[in-house]
Amino acid sequence: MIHTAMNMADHRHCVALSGCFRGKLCEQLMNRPGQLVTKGARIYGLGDPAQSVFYLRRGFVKLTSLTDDGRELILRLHQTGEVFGELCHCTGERREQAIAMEDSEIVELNFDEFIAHLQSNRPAFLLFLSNVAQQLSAAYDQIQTLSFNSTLERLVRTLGRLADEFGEPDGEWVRLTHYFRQDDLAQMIGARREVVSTLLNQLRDQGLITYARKDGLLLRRAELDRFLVSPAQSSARLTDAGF
Amino acid sequence: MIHTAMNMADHRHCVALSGCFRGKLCEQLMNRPGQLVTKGARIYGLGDPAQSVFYLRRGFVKLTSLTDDGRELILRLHQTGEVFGELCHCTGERREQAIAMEDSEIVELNFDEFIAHLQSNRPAFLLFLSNVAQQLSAAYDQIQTLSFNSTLERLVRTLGRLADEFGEPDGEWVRLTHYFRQDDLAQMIGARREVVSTLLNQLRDQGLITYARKDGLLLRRAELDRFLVSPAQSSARLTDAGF
DNA sequence: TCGCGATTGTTATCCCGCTAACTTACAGGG
DNA sequence: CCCTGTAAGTTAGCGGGATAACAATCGCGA
Repeated sequence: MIHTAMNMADHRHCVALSGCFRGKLCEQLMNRPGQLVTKGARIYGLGDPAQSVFYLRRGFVKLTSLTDDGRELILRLHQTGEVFGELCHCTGERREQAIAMEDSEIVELNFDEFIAHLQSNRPAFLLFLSNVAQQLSAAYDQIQTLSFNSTLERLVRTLGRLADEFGEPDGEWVRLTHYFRQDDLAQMIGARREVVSTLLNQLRDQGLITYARKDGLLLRRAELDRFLVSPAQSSARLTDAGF
Repeated sequence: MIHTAMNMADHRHCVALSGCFRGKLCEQLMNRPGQLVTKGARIYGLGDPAQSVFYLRRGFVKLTSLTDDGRELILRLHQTGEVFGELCHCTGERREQAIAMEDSEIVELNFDEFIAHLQSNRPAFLLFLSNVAQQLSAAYDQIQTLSFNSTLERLVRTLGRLADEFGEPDGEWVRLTHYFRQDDLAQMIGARREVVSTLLNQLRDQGLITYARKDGLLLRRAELDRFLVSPAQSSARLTDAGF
């Protein structure tokens, strides 16, 4: 995400807040009591009436949609400092589900308040727009990927995105700071868990990633991109390595 | 779309403009000279540097993304009175392609101008936000559909959406006011044209839709929804009708 | 009215990924 | 330290769509 590259020295939280909180509201937010949610808890559910957004002061939250027959799909992931829950603004009802993937602390923000702030604060507004545009772009990217790419490609792309967003360098690898089950990955790329299992092993064999139970994923960021350009070569390399 | 249900009596254009133009800017827009683009022309392309949005004064425009190997995907469709082109706001570069599907007239609007307007005009701002939230929601819906539904279901869903957005009553049918080739439909649901051809014929056999070359599609809106709930029954009905 | 381009219709073949039904491995509590 | 729950790994079988290569129509201009 773009805003993570910004200066976070002093007003860390203000800036991190999707970049869209500044000045007065920011200070208010810092003092406001947060709501604690434990890992696995549902912050809101599909269809809940709502006129608010959430500021994630600390933790890790996933937004998911789920079908009538109970299948789940991960739409977005949110880290400390981000804002979520704006989707309902078109209907007044939650269109997704928010679930804490780790113990988290959130602050609920009334729409009126939020909007008033954006309207009076130009840079905040610009950052918010930019953020929303980015979300939309990302969604369209995913639609394209779902339409045209194989599950392997989707998986590799997603791993790359995760590395960019939640990765920290670790030797020549990039380590994901959060743990994702194969099930989670499957729900991100729209595929079965079993397939993800097989594909991850393939990638491991090719040396693109490493992982062991409960240990975070380790991956070679650059190799993943290279793989997307020429998967043929990469799999050839695998065959060669076999002898 | 929600805003089409609004009162369009006097300030038709102002209201229609994604609902986000009011007062001064609206009048300015009405007088500003528009740019004419002919059917098939590209308004902007992938990667173009940009700091603007477009107001579609008259016509019909599609936003598409395309892959490196030239495959195209339709992201959104825009009618007279809508605004498009805001995606670039996160990077300053066009992330999609805009193509006129009919002769159209557009007005380019500087970001600064657009944003200033939104900031000074609260209802306009609210409508814009609502509109964006709706776009995001729609994108997530499509991601879900792509992940879980068959091409037939995706097609029926899309036809329903098109009926809602571009349909006018015609006897007991709903007629689409724009012509879509099977290729277009295929690019909306992420499938092959051949498959769409076959599926459309299936639906025609079942009496859910009617069409002939170059004639717009005619469809039974209610039946389409019913089909999504219980496709089994519907196909049973087909079998029965066969005898 | 003939011919050509664009659109739609049809079919045989192939393969990726879903399904289902497992086994294996690990982790933490009693 | 076993026991149980949870995550990961594996496989055979099947089917929906992609692919490719056509035929059939329609629209329109020469």
